[in-house]
Amino acid sequence: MLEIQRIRTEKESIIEGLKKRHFDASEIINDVLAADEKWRSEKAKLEDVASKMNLVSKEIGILFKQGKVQEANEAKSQTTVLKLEESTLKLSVDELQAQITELMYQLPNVPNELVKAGKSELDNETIEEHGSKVEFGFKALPHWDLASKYNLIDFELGVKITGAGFPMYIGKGAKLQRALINFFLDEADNAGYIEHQAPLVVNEASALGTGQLPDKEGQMYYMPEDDLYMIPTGEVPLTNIYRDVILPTEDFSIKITGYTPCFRREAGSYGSDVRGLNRLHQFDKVEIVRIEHPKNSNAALTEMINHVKGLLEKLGLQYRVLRLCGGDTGFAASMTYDFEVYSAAQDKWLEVSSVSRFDTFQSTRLKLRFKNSEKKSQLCHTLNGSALALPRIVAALLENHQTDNGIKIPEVLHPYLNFTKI
RNA sequence: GGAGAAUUGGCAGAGUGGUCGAAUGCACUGGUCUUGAAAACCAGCGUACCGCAAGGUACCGGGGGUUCGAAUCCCUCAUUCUCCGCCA
Repeated sequence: MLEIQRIRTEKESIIEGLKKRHFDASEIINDVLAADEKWRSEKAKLEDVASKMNLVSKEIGILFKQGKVQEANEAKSQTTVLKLEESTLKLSVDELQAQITELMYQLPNVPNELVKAGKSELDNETIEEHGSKVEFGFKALPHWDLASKYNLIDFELGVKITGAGFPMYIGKGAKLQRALINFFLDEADNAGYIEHQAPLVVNEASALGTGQLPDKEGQMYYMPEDDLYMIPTGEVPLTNIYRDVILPTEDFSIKITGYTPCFRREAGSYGSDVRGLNRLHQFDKVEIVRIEHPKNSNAALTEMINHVKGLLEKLGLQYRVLRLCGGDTGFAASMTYDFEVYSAAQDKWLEVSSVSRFDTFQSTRLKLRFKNSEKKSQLCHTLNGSALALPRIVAALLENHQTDNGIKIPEVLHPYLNFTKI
């Protein structure tokens, strides 16, 4: 959520910035400002009446104490009008407040100055590209064929037990999952991220805090009996650790990581995009999250990008880094870098990581602040990224490292496995 | 799942309808004293919003209600603890 103060003072630059998303904010912002102005004047009136009420009540108390019952009752009668006025104003103030909040929830984050205008993924900028195309001397198989050929993943079994998008990993397939999770966690640990094991189910306040609600309501599995949501990403529980927190000093840099399964409804997906491991309802991911002083968030972002690059290089995968255009950047992010690996047999790029900075967009909702040098509360910056999401990494590993007599496992994973080849 | 108790400022802990935003202690910050430190003493010490300011308003687990007035009474939800039941 954008800060209301910012909307008041930087109206034009916000509208201008949001154009890069092809989002016309002028109407919403004008509505916000109109409602905000009305809210302030109504609130001033309300507080004035409340102040009078408080005064009269105090007087009545004193009169009763002094035994002046008659005068006290007279004073009581004059509160009737005030009370009515107060309740009317209260209603109006609450209504305006709700109106403002609802409007504010519709405004996405303002893209960073580096972000280019654009409508869709077609407008994303490729920042860098590493590794080269694998040459096979034979007909390379897509990962779903390799998965069944080597009995690594049983998609039909997942369908039987749950439904499409919930694969069953078996034998070396399951071990490979475990190895990757441990590898990613160890790498994050080495980079100074504190490991967490978080709840996989969150309440509404948490989903609101990181911006999954109300923007992506349909994306999450919801359990109405208990009013809880299954997490679509580890970002939700990990960032919400710091909901309603004021860090005591401005000298902080919080780095946390965690492995979690992620659950996404992915309604409306279809075709080759969802084939095999390309898009699942349940998948595993190691997430890295940072809470930073605004002046450090840029450096933190760079560090995270380098971390993810390091992982992909160690796994020996061909990859490229994209800076998303305005239209493709997530609602809450001000800037996002996507990492895509090249899946050789499918002959397509697969997104395996998304590293984003949110500036104060999440911390506004989270009420995540720090005490600055003037002892004033100031909003923190939040950032997060996948490091990494497993399924598409597995897809690329299987496809790119296949040979005519098996699949080679990258060396960095050997310590985690009791085999080096599938 | 059943029964009971509780939830107050960073912590501990008073307050059961009226000058209560809230005693007191600890912690913390500044000062006096001291060669320095400790101790002692003095002073300060929550958050948010509105306002140029003076100031005002709200907040005693969350939400709602009663009342001129609620930390205090009522309803409801959540959480914690104790006992019973169940259980990896």
